[in-house]
Amino acid sequence: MTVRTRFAPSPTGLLHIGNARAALFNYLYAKHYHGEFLLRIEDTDRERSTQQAVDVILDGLAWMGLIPDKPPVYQSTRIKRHQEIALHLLETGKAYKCFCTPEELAEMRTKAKVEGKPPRYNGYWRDRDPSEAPPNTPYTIRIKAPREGKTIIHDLVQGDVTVGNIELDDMIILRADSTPTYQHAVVCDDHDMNITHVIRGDDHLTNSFRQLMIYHAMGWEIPQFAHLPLIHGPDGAKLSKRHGASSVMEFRDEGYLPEALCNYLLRLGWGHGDDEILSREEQIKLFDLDGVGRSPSRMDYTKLNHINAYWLRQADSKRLCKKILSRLNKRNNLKLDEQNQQKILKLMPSLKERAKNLNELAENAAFLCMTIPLNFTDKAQKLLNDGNRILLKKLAIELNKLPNFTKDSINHCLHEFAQKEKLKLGKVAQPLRAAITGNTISPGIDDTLFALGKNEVLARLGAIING
RNA sequence: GUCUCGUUCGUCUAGAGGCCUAGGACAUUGCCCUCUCACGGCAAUAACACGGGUUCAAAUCCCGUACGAGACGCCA
Repeated sequence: MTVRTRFAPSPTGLLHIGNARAALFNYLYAKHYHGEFLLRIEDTDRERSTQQAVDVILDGLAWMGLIPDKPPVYQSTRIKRHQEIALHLLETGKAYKCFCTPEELAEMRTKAKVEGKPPRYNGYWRDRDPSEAPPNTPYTIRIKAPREGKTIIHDLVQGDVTVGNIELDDMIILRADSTPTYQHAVVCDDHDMNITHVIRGDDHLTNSFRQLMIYHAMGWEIPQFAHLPLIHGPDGAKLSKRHGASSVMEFRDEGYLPEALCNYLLRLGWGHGDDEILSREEQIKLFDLDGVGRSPSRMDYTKLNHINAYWLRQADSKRLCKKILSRLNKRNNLKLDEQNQQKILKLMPSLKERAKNLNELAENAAFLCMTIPLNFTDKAQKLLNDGNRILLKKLAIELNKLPNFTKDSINHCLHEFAQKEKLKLGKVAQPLRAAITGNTISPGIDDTLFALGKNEVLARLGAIING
């Protein structure tokens, strides 16, 4: 049997991090078993479901590298099928018409709550003849829930979960306007799509018991369920805006790499021995549901940063240059011509060792593209005192003499100069760094000089010496 | 309120009755490396929620308690 999983988000205009993780787990599980990963857009709420909102999901999944194996199924296109099944259930006596008004139902719930009972539908129309209803009264179709016994779900993550059938009520499968409810549509679609494993958030666990009623009524084969624990904010409360980024696009904009986000999300709530850093190939090879924990986990932005920094170091330099260019473009007073882009590429191996995200990377690379006069940080300004300016003037002469402006020759020159001046290298390197980067922090001084190039270094020094 | 689930360092986790003096990672602190900042290396701090059982032996099995979470819509 081919394993077939699905990710079934509703297009709300946002791809939440919890949903993204569900998508990841579905994808990895399918790939691990050489199965198929499918996408279904649950767009039955036509008002919220704009193409724009759908694109957010599609773009987000593509960014994370979670490409479905088939074109997405749009739930809204399947309403006729949902209705057909609901009607079939009605005809076979597994469902019935309910003429209660929303007001009556609300009253029913409040009453039950006051009595300390679970707020449920009391089955008023279950055994009543529809002729008892006033003519032309709108009605919903409800499925007949079992009234005795219990239902067990063998959840691949949560284990066996048992609920007494008395807890279930006759839920609505077709609304008064004859559109299907979520519970109904999900079951029909999962069945028709031949889904073998339903992997989703733990918030759906109790839904599963209700959905099971439809499977039973239709005599359909029941898929395997796996309910993933939820992601909370760092304080243990539900993850929200106040905690920081919570949607995939936000993480992208804040400069996280997709492989880092995926790596982090995978390790959040899943473990395989002491493994921490995993490539997509390793993830597919190692992932299985028995490694998923049962308790909710907290979002740890610091650890995400660490993992992002790791993948940044591993990333291809050209790719990173491309990614920071758009960020650099948003800044003023930068010259981003071909020549300066080459400088960034030259320094990228050192640059990427020092950044936690793409925004920092762009920030750290910016000095390469600045025009004279540079902007100086306070600390840099302090270093450029009169004494150091004289020192730099002497150093400029030495640097100018270098026939080949290579990393080695620069390094050699600086050491020699420091020795001659009876100074530690740091006493030379720091003022130099300040003069040519405007900052006290940068990659190694030899790398930095080499990337900037002889002409630019001397020009920047000149501006200091004569300024 | 009712039902369901969960609880190992601050956080993510390893742990399937003796390998546990509870391991790893992030964070924190110290040291080393060093031209700055990082990276890297070494070290330190730090946890089995609580109470009862079962057993020669419990983080691991059972039962309670506490705390936390989720679900209870003609939303998805």
